[in-house]
Amino acid sequence: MASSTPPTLSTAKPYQNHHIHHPHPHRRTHNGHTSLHPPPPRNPTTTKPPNPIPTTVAAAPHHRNPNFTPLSSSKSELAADFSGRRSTRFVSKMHFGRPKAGGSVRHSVSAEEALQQLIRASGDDRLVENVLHSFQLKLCGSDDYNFLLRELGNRNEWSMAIQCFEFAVNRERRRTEQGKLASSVISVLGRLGKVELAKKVFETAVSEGYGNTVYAYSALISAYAKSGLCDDAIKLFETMKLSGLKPNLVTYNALIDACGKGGADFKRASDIFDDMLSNGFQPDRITYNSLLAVCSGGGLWETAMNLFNEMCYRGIEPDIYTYNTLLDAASSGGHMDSAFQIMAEMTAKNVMPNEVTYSTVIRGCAKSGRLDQALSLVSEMKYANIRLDRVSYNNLLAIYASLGRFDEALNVVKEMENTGFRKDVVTYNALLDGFGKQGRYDKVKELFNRMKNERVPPNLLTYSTLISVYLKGGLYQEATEMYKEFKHEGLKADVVFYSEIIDTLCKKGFVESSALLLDEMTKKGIQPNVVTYNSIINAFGQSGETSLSVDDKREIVRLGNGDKKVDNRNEDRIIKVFEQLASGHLNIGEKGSKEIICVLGVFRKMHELEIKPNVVTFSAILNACSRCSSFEEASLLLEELRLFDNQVYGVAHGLLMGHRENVWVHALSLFDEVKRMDSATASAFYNALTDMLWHFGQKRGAQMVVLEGKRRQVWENTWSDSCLDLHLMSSGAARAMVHAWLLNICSIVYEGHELPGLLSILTGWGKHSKVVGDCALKRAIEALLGSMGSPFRVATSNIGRFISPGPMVTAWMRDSNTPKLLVLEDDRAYPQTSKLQPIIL
DNA sequence: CTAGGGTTAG
Repeated sequence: MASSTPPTLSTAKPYQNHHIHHPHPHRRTHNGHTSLHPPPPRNPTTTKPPNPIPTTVAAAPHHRNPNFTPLSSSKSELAADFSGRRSTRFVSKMHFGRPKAGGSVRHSVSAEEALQQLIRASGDDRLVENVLHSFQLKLCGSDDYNFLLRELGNRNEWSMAIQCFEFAVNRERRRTEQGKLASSVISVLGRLGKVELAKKVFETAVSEGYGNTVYAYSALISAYAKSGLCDDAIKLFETMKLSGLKPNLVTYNALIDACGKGGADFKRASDIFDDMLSNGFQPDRITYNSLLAVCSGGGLWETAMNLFNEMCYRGIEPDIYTYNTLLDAASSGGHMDSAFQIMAEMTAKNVMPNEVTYSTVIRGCAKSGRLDQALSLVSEMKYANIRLDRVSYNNLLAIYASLGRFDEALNVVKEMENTGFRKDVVTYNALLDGFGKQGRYDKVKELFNRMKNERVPPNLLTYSTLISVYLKGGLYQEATEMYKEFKHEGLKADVVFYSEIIDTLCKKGFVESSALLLDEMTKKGIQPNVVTYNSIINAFGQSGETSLSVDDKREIVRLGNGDKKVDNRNEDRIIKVFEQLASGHLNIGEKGSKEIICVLGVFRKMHELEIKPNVVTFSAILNACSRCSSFEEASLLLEELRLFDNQVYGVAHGLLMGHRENVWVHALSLFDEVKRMDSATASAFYNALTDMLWHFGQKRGAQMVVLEGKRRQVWENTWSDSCLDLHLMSSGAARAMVHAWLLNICSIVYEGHELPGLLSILTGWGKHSKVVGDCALKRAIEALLGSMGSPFRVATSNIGRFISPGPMVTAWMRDSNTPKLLVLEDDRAYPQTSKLQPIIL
C-alpha cells in the first residue's frame, strides 16, 4: 500500500469535509426568506462555563429580531456526524400510554355512565356492542364519543376504542363529525403505540372520504412520532402537502416532536422549523420544547442553550417541560454545573422542580461520577416533599447497584416496595447487571429465579445482560442456556443484543467468532451500527495477550465484505459459538503484528454501509495507530483516512507529521467543533489524539493539544498552582500535561514567587482501566516523575496521588538541568523549526 | 403537539 495510490473508493471526494474555513458556516438563506444572523458569537476561548440563563428576557413577543437566527443552522455538520449519540436506539425511550387529560367538560353524564359500563364489559365484544347500542340515543355527537375514546385509551383499552369508533362512525352522517372521530381514535392508538392500527384507521378514513383533514394527518404524524418513526412522519407530511392540505402549528409541532423521538439529526428538525417560519407560523412553547428535545437526544448542549435563550427572547415563558428538557440536555452531556444553575433559576422563577426534574439531574450526577451530589439531591427531594416515583426509585437503586453497593441498592428496593411499587423488569435488570459486573453469579442466579417466581417476565434486556455477564465471566455453559431460553421465549435479537456479544467476544480475543456473528446479524436483516464497528476497530487497538492475529483481522475484513461462501440458513451461530466456547475448542488469537490494512478495510466497509464514523471511531483508529509498528505505518493509515474525512484525519495526520504551523489553524477549528459535544466525548477525543502524538514522539504537538484542551475546559478542574488532576486523562495526555504544568510551576519559581506548601498530582485509578487497582496511568506518571528526578512521591494516604513539599519543588526547579527536561520537542518537524523554543503558557 | 428510567463502542 502506497500513499500515492489513488483511493479505491470512487465515491469519496477527497477533502469533502473541508468546510472549516468558512467564517460563517451557519449562515444561509432559505427560500428567499433571508435569514438572520447567527446568534452573537461566543468566544470559544472563554474559560467561564456557559451561562444558560438568558440575560435579557425583555422583549416584544412576536417581533422578529433581525439579529437573531433560529439557531437552526448554528451548527456545522461535523458535530452531527461526530457527536456520538447517547444511544443508537430510541424505542426504549417510548412511554406508551401516558394518560391524556381531558379538556373542558363537553361530554354528557350519559357518556360517563357508558364508560363505566364499557369498562365492565371489557373483553367481551358482544357485551360491548350491547352497551353501545343501549347508549346510542343518549350519547350526543362526537364530544361524547371522543370522551369515550380518550378514556378508553387512558385505560389501555385500544381494542374497545376501535370498536367504539367503528360503532360511532357508522352511525354518523356528517363528514366533519366522522373526521373528528377518526382523528380522535388515531391519536388514542398512537399514544398506545399501536401505530399500525392507527395507520389502518387513517387509510380507511381517507378512502371513505372523511379522513382527508389536517387533524387526521396531524394525529397520524403524532402516532408515528410516538413510535419513533420519524421518516414515516416526514413522508406523511409531504403527502399531506401534496394533497393540498395546509399544515397548522400542531402539525409542525408534531413533526418536530417526531424528529426528537426518532433520533433525527438536528438539521432535519431545524429545516422543519424554518419551513414553518417561512409559511408564516410563529413557534410557540411546544415548538421550542420539542426542538429542545431534539437537542437533548442528540447531545447538543450548546444548541439547546441557544434555543432556550431564543425562546425567552421571543417572550415565550419556559415551563416545567422546557426546564426539564433543558436539564436533560445539560445532564446527559455532563454539564452538571449548568444543570444546577438551571435548577436554581427555575425555582427562582417559580417553576418548581418535580420528580422528573430531580431524576434527570440525579442521573446526570451519577453518570459523571458525582455520587455525593446525586445522593444529596435525593435528600433534597424528600425534604421538598416530592415523592419518589417508580422511575426515581429505579434510577436510585441502579446507581447503587452499578457501584456494587448492594445493601444500599436492596434497601432502596425495600423502600420502593413499601411505598407501593412492585419490582419491575427495570428493577431486576439493574440488580442483575450490578451483581453480574461484580462476578456475584450466585446472586445473579438467585435474582433471576426470583424474578420468574414473581412473574416479572424477563425481556430482551434481561437476557442480553445475563448473556454478556456470563460470557465475560467465562461461564459459557450458562451463557448458552440463557441464549436458548431467550430463543425459546420467542424474543427477537436486535443490533444492541448482537453488538454486546460481539464486543465481549472481541475483548476476550475470540475475534473470528465475533466476525461470524457480524455476518450472521447482517444476514438476519439486523444492520450493524457504528457501535458494532467501533467494537471491532477497538480490537485492533488493544494490547496484551488478546490482541488479534493477522488471520483474525483478515477474517473480519473478509466477512465484513460479505464474501462468505458458506450458506447455513438455519444454523444459529450464536449457539454454535457458545457451545464451542463451552467446550474450550476455540482459539484465542495469538499476539501478532498489526496489519493496518485491516483497519482500513473495516473503515471502508463502514463507509460502504453508510455508517458514519464518530469520535469513538476516531479514538479507536488513533489507538490502532498508536499500536502501528512504525511511524510510517501510522502516518500512512491517517493519510488514507484523509480521503474519507480530511478535517478530522487531516489534523491528526498533520500533527503527527509535525506540520504544525500549517495545521494548527485547522486543528483549532476542529477543537471548536469538539467543544460542542458532551464532556466525555470531548475528552475522549483529546485523549486519543494526544496519546498517539506522544507515542510517536511528537511531544510538543501533544502538549499543544493538551493545553488547548485545558483552555477549553475539556477536563474539569485540571490544574491550579498547588494541584494537577489527571484522573480523566489518558496516559499520553497526562504526561504532556505534567510537563506543561511543571513548566508553569517553573516560571512561578523563576519569577521569584513562592510555591504553595504542598504540591500534588492526582492520577486517580486511571480512567482507561476498568480493572480496579490496575493503575496504568499512575504507573506512567510515576515513571515520568522518576525519570526527571522530581521530588514527587506517592502519598501514603492515597496511592493515586503524588505529593511534594513546595520548597523541594523550588529547589528542584533551580537545578539548571530541570527546565531543559521540562521543555518538550517533536521528534519530527517539517519544516524544521528552531528547537528548544519554550512553550508560551 | 411538549419533560425523566434500564443494554452495546470510549
